[in-house]
Amino acid sequence: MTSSLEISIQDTSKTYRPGITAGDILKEIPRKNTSEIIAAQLNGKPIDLFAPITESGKLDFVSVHSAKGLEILRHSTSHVMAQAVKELFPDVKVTIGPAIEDGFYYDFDSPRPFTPEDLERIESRMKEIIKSRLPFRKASLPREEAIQFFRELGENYKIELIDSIADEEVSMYSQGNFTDLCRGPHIPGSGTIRAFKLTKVAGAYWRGDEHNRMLQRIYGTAFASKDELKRYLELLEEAKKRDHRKLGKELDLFSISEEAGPGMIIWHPKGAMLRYLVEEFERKEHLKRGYQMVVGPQILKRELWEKSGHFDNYRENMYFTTVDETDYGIKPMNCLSHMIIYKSRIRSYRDLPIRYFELGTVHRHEKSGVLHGLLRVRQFTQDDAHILCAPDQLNSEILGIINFVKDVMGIFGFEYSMELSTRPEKSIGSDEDWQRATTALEKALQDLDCEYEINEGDGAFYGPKIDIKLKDALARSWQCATIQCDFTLPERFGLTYVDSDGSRKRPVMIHRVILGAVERFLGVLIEHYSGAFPLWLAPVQVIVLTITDRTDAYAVEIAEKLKEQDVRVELDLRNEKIGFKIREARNLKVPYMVILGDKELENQLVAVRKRGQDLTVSMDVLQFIDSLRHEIESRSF
RNA sequence: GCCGGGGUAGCUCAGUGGUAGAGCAGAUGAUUCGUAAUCAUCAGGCCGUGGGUUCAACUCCCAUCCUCGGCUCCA
Repeated sequence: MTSSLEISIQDTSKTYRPGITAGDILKEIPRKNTSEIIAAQLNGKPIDLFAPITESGKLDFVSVHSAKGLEILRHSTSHVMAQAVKELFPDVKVTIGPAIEDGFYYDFDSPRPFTPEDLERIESRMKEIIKSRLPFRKASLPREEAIQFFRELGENYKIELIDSIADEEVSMYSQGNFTDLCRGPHIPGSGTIRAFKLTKVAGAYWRGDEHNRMLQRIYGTAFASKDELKRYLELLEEAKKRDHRKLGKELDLFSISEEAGPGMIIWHPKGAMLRYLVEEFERKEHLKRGYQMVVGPQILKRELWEKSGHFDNYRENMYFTTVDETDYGIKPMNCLSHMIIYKSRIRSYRDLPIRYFELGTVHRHEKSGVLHGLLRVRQFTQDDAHILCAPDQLNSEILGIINFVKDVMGIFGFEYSMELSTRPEKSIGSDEDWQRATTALEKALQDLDCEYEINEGDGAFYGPKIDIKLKDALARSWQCATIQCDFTLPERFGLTYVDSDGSRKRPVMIHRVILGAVERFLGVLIEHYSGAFPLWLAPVQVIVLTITDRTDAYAVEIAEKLKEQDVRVELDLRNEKIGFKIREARNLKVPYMVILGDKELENQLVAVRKRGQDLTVSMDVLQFIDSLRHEIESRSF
């Protein structure tokens, strides 16, 4: 160790004796809000306030209000939770407990599952630990000693974790009588935790592998202040009101019937209209971009699925049936008939690229525990296309698709994230082809300056893919668009084209969807708009409300005029007060109300009330129709 | 599929080993009313399904289906 340390804070540099801690240095500095400082960073590396500094460098302090600070606070709260659990349930074994987005969790191997009542007990115990202001302490141990330590405690998961760490020394953190293997850093003491809450219990496999033992995971969250925690919990409540399953019922869009079967969506008139509108939009956008519409059968012979590789690689997700002693597979993907269309005649290089588009309905046997409203179903319709092109067209085709995705997401106002998924273990095709395809996808992402993450081993069995993910109301992300390269299917199906020199060449295939599954997309869309759809997508665009039955005839006349102009209009002639009708129309989130009373009848006008505004504007019906048309065309929200 | 919660009227939810409740929605009648709920009356339930325990089960036990939150998997 050096005899002195050179530490710079902001622009000033100072010499310290070794063994000094960031906490000691903090005390010397006159500054406000030192109580907000919960950790530090030395040369950008997070460190504890209480652990001795071992090297010279640039020191920054981490506030609990920063993202990094919050992460440390949450991680430390998970340790306090583990301590509480160990105290209450001594036979529980601890595993891991990281901070995650919006909170933390800790996984325990418990002889019996935790109940919601246990959660309350754990919370109370945590509060006591926080009140007793236990300091966090750090120690570095040679790995053998650490293993010995955990062996004596019977904490075999910790031993397994140490085994996977290469370092000669491992760090341990303690507060009170609880010691955990941990990289740190941590808050100075349990007293620093001001606001936390345990939110849910769930099963989780050890190391995320379903072949391993199922552990008990407790989720929680912590914030710098009680107010922030309260605000977060309120936000969660608000988000739950946007849940598409709740809105689907309230707005009468769709249902899922136990009688009909799980994971099967039944679209009611308003939901079916919404769906129709999105599909019509899709068809037009595809035709604009040089796609051709095709339609294939719902079931295809089993031999064809064997040929494509689906039978070997995707069988567990497929449904099968037998017709006249011949086995058929219900399609889980749309590619096969598209291949057959391509093969139906000889193709020239002049024909390429060929882009087949199908709103294809597929069935997949999804495990029962994963079904989730519209977002995870067993029957769904993809806005699917297969592009067959020459190898040198691959890049421009991928660029075209990414731009297509960008355009469409822009129209709906979605923010999205992109991922590049590489070769999984269970897959077909040569390494060279996988490499070529992965490179092509990555190059396109880079050409368009897209931000993306790499998802190692998460590709389809036939090729790598770019996935575009959208978030639901509760910030869970769902894969929607995907772009997948495939060299295998053209090979398996013997697809060729005649090149300019007269030789037969193998085309490359791209599988791609823009919305993904229409069901899933609509689920996310409902949450995105909280059910208040922009005019062009609203199943009911205008509702005509009468004040007394003296205006019934006039209301019918106005509704007819709107209908003639393709406005989706409903009429409310019920014998109810206008306040009641307005309340109901509001709750149904209809974009426009037209309110008709004696005044409107007399002046031959309509009183228009726009969603979200509490005032009505009187105008001529033609003027109203004109403004509607304008808003629909602009697809504005 | 796995772990844990939950299934009571169309919806949202109370309830209890001893004849099943509310609000909203629905039907009927009254009210003709100007921007977020008019009043009254009526009707509505195999308490998810199948077994078991009990004199008696919506309630306790077992199984099963569906659903919710996670995990794994996925568009």
